[in-house]
Amino acid sequence: MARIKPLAARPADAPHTSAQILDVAERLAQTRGFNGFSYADIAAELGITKASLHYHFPSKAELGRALIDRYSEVFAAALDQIERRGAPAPAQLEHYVALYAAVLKRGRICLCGMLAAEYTTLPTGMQGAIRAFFDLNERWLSRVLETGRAHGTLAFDGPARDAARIITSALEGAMLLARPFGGGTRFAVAAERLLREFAPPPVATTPARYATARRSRKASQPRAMR
Amino acid sequence: MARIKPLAARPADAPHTSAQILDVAERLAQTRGFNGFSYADIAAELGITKASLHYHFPSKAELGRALIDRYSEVFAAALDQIERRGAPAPAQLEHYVALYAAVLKRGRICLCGMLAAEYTTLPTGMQGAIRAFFDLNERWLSRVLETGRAHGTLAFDGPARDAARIITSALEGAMLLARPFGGGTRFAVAAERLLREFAPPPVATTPARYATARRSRKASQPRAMR
DNA sequence: GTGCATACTTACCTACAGGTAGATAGAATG
DNA sequence: CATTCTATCTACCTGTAGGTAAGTATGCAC
Repeated sequence: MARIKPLAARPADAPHTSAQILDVAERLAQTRGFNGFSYADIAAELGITKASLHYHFPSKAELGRALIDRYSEVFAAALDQIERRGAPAPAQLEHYVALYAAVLKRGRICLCGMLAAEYTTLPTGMQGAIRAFFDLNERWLSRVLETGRAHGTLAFDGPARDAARIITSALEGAMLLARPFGGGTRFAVAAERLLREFAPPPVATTPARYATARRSRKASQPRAMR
Repeated sequence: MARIKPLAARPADAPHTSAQILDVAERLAQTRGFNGFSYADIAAELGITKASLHYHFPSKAELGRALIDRYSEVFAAALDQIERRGAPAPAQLEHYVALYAAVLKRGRICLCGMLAAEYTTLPTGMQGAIRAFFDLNERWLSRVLETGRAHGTLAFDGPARDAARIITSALEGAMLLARPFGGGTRFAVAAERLLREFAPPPVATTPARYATARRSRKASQPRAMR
């Protein structure tokens, strides 16, 4: 596993085949599920043979593993970047949600959300990698939430870990149901409300809980699906 | 579609085969996904032949359709019963959540949640039935939420329809992620928090938003999976 | 007891799944 | 220039997917 990088033996400008394979496989996995596509599908799309795929990824289990690993790395890098920019916690949270929204906008759902559904049918290597993805999410969110609460820019009760888990699973659920109902609007409404929930209560003791609808993003997320 | 009930031509006590088929298929669909099981799996488990299955359900698409229809009917009946008992809105909401928790406790996830993940790979008949299931959920929840808000026993802002969608998708997401992390505890925590969110704010203008942790259900939901 | 429906069976078919063996073309390395 | 390595191909294999055709056992209606 973790193939040695093909040093130089390549036309130098042509895109790496294994990356292309991962690209196609990722899209198929995110739209149809891991059990919903075959090596033949990928091969046909790239105009190569199945045997070629097996050269790059000897088994589908290894392909799946590579898929999750790359996805997690890219995701972790995005989170890292958000954190480095050092914006206030609520803005970081909004950014987190935006990462998910971006996936949906491409007509996909989160790779690991999809794989979570198929969890029991997957090889153990993939199962572990899926859990690792969500642990990664949980750690990052917990940090942001804890920081926000300490600064008074976010409000919630109970352990940050629980809140983190709830945010991720709410977003995964919203993605899941967004597709059958054709679009990002449904997701956006859910995301908006989720964020509002973590906004600190207005300082005055006015009964209004309406929290000044932070930067209304609601309308016209452009359909996304199909 | 909707086969004619086998009037009398049967040993009279033996359980209806087609119901058994649906039972097994339902369990497999809820644990492995619709693309994660085959006619052969069901046949082996029931000790009959594949051809027999095709007698009862000529194609897998028709089986899938029957699966969703029955699931929806049972679910609708449960909701109807909750409504008829006429308990206050918050209790009805708790009962709704309990329906989902019960599914997870059996090591499954919601049939339509699972199928929502595989949505793009399913025949259009099944797709329509899945949307119908969620529409059913949305209508019922909207009614309860609206009633609760009118009576002051529930509090939320915006359209009840949006709140209803959020509840369902949050629960679906929580189920999805509960399985990889082995259990109902994670789901229970999310459900608890979700319900608390819709509790009316304490009447006094005390800043505490802790809402007296309604009937703590948190601990020891018994693992459920694997 | 003939006739017919129900609920199966055996015995197949075709398509495709994931996977393998071995050949080959071309670039890189000694 | 011979060798080795990379990336691909052709040609297969085995298993299983969903599905079908034709036969058979059983019970009921008349």
